[in-house]
Amino acid sequence: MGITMEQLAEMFIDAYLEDAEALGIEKADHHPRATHHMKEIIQLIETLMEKGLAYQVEGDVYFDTTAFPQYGRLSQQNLEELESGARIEVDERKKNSLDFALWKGAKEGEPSWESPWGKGRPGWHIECSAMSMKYLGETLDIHAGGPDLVFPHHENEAAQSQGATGKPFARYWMHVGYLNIDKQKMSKSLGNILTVREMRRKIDPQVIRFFMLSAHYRSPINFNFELLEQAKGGLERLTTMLSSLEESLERANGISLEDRDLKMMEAVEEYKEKFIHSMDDDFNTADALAALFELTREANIYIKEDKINARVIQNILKTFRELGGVLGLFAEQTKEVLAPDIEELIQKRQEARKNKDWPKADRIRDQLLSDGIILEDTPQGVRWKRKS
RNA sequence: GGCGACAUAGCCAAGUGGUAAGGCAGAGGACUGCAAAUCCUUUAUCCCCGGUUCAAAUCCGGGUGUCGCCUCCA
Repeated sequence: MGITMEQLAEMFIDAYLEDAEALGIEKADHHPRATHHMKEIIQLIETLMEKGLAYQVEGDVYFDTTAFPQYGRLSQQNLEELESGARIEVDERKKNSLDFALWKGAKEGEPSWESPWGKGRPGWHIECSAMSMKYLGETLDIHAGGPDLVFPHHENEAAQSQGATGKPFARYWMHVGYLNIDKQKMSKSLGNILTVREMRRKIDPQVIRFFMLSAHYRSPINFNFELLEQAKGGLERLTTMLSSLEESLERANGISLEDRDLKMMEAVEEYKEKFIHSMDDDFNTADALAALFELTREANIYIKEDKINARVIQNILKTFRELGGVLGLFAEQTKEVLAPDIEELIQKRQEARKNKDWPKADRIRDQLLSDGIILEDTPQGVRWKRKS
């Protein structure tokens, strides 16, 4: 490709960060790279060797799984029953087939780094231990990952880390469900791959987020465009309510709160608590979302009446944005200003309607629709939104 | 073969002992010039069989089905 290994890595890191940002995923405090942490990695391996948990074979270093009694506990694997060599060839030089590489001696032409065991590269688990402990401490609060990583990766990570520090590596392990395509794991070998890059060209990233949140994180979620359409419908219901509320502010008044207002305030509090309770319960986002839908219904009923209070409306909006913010939804958007010619058309239609010239009014409405503008005639006047 | 997860309405999905949230779609109604949005009403032998219990979607046993993991992908 005519570029260096570093440049290639850089390209993919940038692409990843761009996609993550589009989905509203916040950057981590640190995005460390294994190649910048050789010192820490080597130190960790040395510690394991000093403790008798690792041994050297020629230029390689292996973790001795029999020296670490808890090995296999995280993944609840019966070590005797593991199908040896199911996926890869067993290295005959290892003491036990389960032992895994901490350091691999370099073969001719491979990228390599200096180490006490000669030129080589880290084994594929050790960098996670070295870097996460460097930045987050010896015990992590939460370690998350895909279920396919439980064994061997997380098992190995935990063994290395706990072996070295004598402390638990993670307080909680959170393993998410797969994002499946046609009920099967998305994987390169199956070829059923959808990239975020591709998706976000076709679908509003907010819809993707909402879709993911509609099921519990531990459940596998099946992906297809029909389900995404369903999600879109649901999300629209919520966002429509928000814009209705914002519009209603213009006609809202009243300083003193009457019974109806107070009831609405109470409802807001009630659903907020329900939301928080659901999230506290192992991030039950589907249940939390239900609270938002119920609040939405209450809010829609509230603004149906003529007498509405601005403080109440503001409170609903504030609460909704606050809770939505937890999920990365409903960020406040600047109100789009329509082009003058479109405004003019809307005015013309209003006149036509006043004169009960329905064919003309409908013609203008259809024309705007084909331009992607949806008109809605509400009791409080006409309003528009973009077709999504 | 070993280990594990899951099975709830047409679709998605929450609910881990007290009699089925919520959303999408559909049907009927209200509102509307008509729509849209919104509101109201409406849709479930909780995979099957057996057991425990006053009470089971939830607990136990046995099936069936789907999916995942099984040692240098990280």
